[in-house]
Amino acid sequence: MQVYEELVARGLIAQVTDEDEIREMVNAGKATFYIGFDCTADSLTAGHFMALTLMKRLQMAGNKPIALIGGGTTMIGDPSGRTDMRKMLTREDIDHNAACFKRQMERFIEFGEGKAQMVNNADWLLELNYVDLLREVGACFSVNNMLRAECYKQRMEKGLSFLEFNYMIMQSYDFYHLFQHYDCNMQFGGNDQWSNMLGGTELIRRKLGKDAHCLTIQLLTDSQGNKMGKTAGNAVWLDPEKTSPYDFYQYWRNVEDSEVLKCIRMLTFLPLEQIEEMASWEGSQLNQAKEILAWELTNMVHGREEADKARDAAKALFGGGGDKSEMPTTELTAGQFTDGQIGVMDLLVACGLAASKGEARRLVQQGGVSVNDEKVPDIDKKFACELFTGEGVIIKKGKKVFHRAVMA
RNA sequence: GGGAGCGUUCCCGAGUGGCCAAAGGGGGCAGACUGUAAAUCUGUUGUCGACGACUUCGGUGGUUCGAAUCCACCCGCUCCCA
Repeated sequence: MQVYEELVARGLIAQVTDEDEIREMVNAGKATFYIGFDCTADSLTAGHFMALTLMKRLQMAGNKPIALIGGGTTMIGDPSGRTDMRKMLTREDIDHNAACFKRQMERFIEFGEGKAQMVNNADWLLELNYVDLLREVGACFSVNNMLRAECYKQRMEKGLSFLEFNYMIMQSYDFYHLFQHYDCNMQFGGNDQWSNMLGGTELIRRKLGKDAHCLTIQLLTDSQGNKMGKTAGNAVWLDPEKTSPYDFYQYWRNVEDSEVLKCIRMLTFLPLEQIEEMASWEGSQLNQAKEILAWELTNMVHGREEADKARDAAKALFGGGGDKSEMPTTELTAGQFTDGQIGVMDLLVACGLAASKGEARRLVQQGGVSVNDEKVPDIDKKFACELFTGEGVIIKKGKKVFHRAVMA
């Protein structure tokens, strides 16, 4: 099976400009394509990860990837699919984020001579002169068409600033620039980028009279249609400091039944034949598939060792036993004890398991807290500091959150 | 530039002088049920030395015994006209 067919079989492709053309080029390993990443935070997320896997799949088939870091476009902020304007980031933040992105990508994609390339659109966008730009490309954009673009739909009611309206032009300019200077004739990206991407092909056609292509990948959504890769509004990060390998593993270990196979197909590199065997699994047997999914992804992002540790820790915690070493841990200092004791509520807050004492109180009163496997009966419960020496104590919040506290 | 509106807690959205820490929904968290799933049901969801106190309704001042609610100015946004 060739790459393009595989992408289709994995359910990755959402929209394409010219299927035959793209299939031919990609299968022949002759495409030079780019994917843009706006650096709005200091770590990549699970969503970016999917784009990176796409890059890798195509690279393995001989195509040449360009990872574009959006140091310039981030200065504008993509309004696609958003209901409000993004927070404006400073130049320093953006540069910092770009550096973080770069580091994470290098772990995953091979860059260098004859391999993948990394570029930053700050290098050309920030140099642009307003009037020159307007004359050069402004004439090629129809405001009427732009306003009809799907990506602005949500903003037509709530308001769209001129700053954000220009995002499409910047992204289009990127493609135009890469087409001319890097021989890049394809752009890939998330399906929410479709209109922005078409802006680029349109610009290239008008300015240069040449064809360029776009391909978008299906966004990963759950059964409710919500974007996956977020927990309670927070992203699942690739940076182990922001989302620990254990939490990362747990996120995928906990996907809904209905989504496991889809996730395995779209995100892992397991051969399709092997995945199809899992398709017949049902009920609790799907838990095995979830473990495979979680392990595979953790392995790719954090390495085999971390993946094994996360898997073992999860098994120990949920199956009894007790490998305490891989749990998130908080070190307590003597100052946090009074008369050699610490109250449950203070303990929970100190470990970050509750945001406030009020929340800690509720948690205990609702029977959601156990310490060393014993349910904490009331909010006045105190623990002596001797308990925290050596291995420390294991605090369990709810059913799935484990935390260890030790004396520093 | 002229006119009409709007800004409430994590989000949406009620509230238009005291009964308001503020209805309802969503989301979150916890409990029951389970397979670390989904669905369902229940409780809970500003902070704290907690039958009380403190902080919050775009911002700053003001009126009042008392303001999310009234007034002034400011900031932001939407719509109509130019």
